[in-house]
Amino acid sequence: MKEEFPDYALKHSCSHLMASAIKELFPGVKFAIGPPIEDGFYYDFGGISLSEEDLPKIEAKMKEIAKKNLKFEMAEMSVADAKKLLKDQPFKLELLKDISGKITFYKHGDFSDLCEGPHVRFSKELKHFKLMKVAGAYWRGNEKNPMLTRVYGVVFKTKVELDAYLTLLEEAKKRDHKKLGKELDLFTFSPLVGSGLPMWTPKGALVCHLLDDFVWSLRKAKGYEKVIIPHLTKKALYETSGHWKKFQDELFKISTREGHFFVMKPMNCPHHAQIFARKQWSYRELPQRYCETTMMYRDEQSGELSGLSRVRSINIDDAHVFCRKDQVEQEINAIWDIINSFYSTFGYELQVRFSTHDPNQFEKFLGTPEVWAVAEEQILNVIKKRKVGFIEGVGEAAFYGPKIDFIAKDSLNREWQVATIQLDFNQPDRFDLTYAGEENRPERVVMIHAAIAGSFERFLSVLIEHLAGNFPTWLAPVQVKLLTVTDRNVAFAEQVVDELKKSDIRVELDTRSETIGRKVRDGQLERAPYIVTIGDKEVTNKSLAIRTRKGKVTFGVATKDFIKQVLDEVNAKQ
RNA sequence: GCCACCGUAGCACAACGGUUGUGCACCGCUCUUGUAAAGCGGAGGUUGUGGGUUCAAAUCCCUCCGGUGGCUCCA
Repeated sequence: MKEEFPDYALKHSCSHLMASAIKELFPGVKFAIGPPIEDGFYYDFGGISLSEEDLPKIEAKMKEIAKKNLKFEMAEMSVADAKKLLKDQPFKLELLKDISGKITFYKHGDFSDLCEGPHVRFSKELKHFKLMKVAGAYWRGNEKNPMLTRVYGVVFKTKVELDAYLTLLEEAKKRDHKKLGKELDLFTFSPLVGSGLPMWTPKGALVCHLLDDFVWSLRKAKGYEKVIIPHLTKKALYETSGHWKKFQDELFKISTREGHFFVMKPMNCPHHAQIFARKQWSYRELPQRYCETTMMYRDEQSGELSGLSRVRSINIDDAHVFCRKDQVEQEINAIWDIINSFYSTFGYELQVRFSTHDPNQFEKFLGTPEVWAVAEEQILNVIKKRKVGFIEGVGEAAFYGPKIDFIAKDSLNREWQVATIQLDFNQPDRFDLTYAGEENRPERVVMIHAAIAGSFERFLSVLIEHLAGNFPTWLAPVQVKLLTVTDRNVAFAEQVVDELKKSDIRVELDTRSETIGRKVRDGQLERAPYIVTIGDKEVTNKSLAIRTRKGKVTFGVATKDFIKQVLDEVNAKQ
């Protein structure tokens, strides 16, 4: 009996209830599976095609059935009886073959389903549910199998919980980075450029550069150096690295007029490895730490693309450390410190995942079990020494090495995988990367992959939604929106603009012939951290009226005090 | 790539076989204002693309392009 989620029986029973409703409405339906999931439940159906418009009808039927207060009853059965009962249900018959223990059915009313339970006792307990969406899903999750129709739903014990869930979804929708990106004028797409190829507007590009500068300032302190690589390479590079074999379908390919064959780079490690390989190294010269914010390109399947979350041109703050085995721990710790500084700035709490290879699917990974064991143990040691809680992700490793993944919880309690530290003993082997050791014998280097923000596209999609567009002052594209009350105030306002600009404060002046209420509203919608109003009073007193994003207004502030306040905030990265 | 849905002005939406419309934004004029939307006027669309059905297509059917939610994938 597995109960991996809260309200397991409730969710599972609701999926049975939905299946029974669908059977009444669409008698020819073939049932696949209908498990509870963390967010609710779903059921996969074959033989029918549904659209979102069918959901209210199904929901109504579910309510009707639930009201009859049917009892959920378990029945144990022989294989022969089960086969008879499921003779019209090809998917269920297939499932039956895999069951080794006792075969149980759960029944409510006329509806009976192959199922190991548990369930609620009576259908009356299923009150606060809602069907959410229709989706396609492959039978048994394999894309070679037929596509089934999946219906997702949620169910809660109380109406309060259901309403809270729906409110959260609405809030998430308001914060959707695709919507805010347009409203705040941060990025755009063009059908002429193509799917999954975002372009950053002046404001969005500014945000990217500020983030990048921040990451660089943290890295610089740890001894990193910037490098630059071309965005194309011969495919030979990836044949050597092992990427070609594994990812060739996802590479953009280019042939030259002379008949040579190039690919757009889908990652940067092999290039950085070639920079390292340019000369002989002494053990004294390690680690070499190369970093670079650069674009990479992956030919993702069209259906996987989504806003900035998944794109084909990926701007990443990538870094690779080439070090000795005995330096691995200090280097991982240095990266970990950077990650902590970076993410805490935005108020994220990070959860740690130790991502290892899956010994049962070793063909997915490079190298030998011995090498993996060493790498994984080394990572585990670092995690243990830092005394942080962590979860283990078996099979979540990169194909060349184990990782520490960092998972951030956002302001809506959603979890996102963000930064990652990857240990790599395999690419140094494949590229034969060595240094001269103390005994003057060639020794193998260890490579550590370390992105901090990761893909800026993805990072910003997560950050925009986390902050609801309210970037902290240091990151806000417009830090101060300056408003004039009447045309008489423009001259002084322009003086203030000059002063702010001299202090590198990003300011925009609004002198439109609009009401002050209107200009404040527009400034608020732009999410400017400060809205400064200049009317006759301010001109006379040579002072400012400062309004914060939260709506608090302070009159009579001296310009230099305001500048100090903004700069203090920027320097503290608050 | 697969399943479902969607594409009408810069944005949000309406019209659902019979003359494309509303609000905001934009341009012009008036107003000169005190902390979340001033008033009037104007311009802007061969309804994503190409084809088909029809007396008639934004509306129905097909192709392609683009998007959304899932599935598969994710170095």
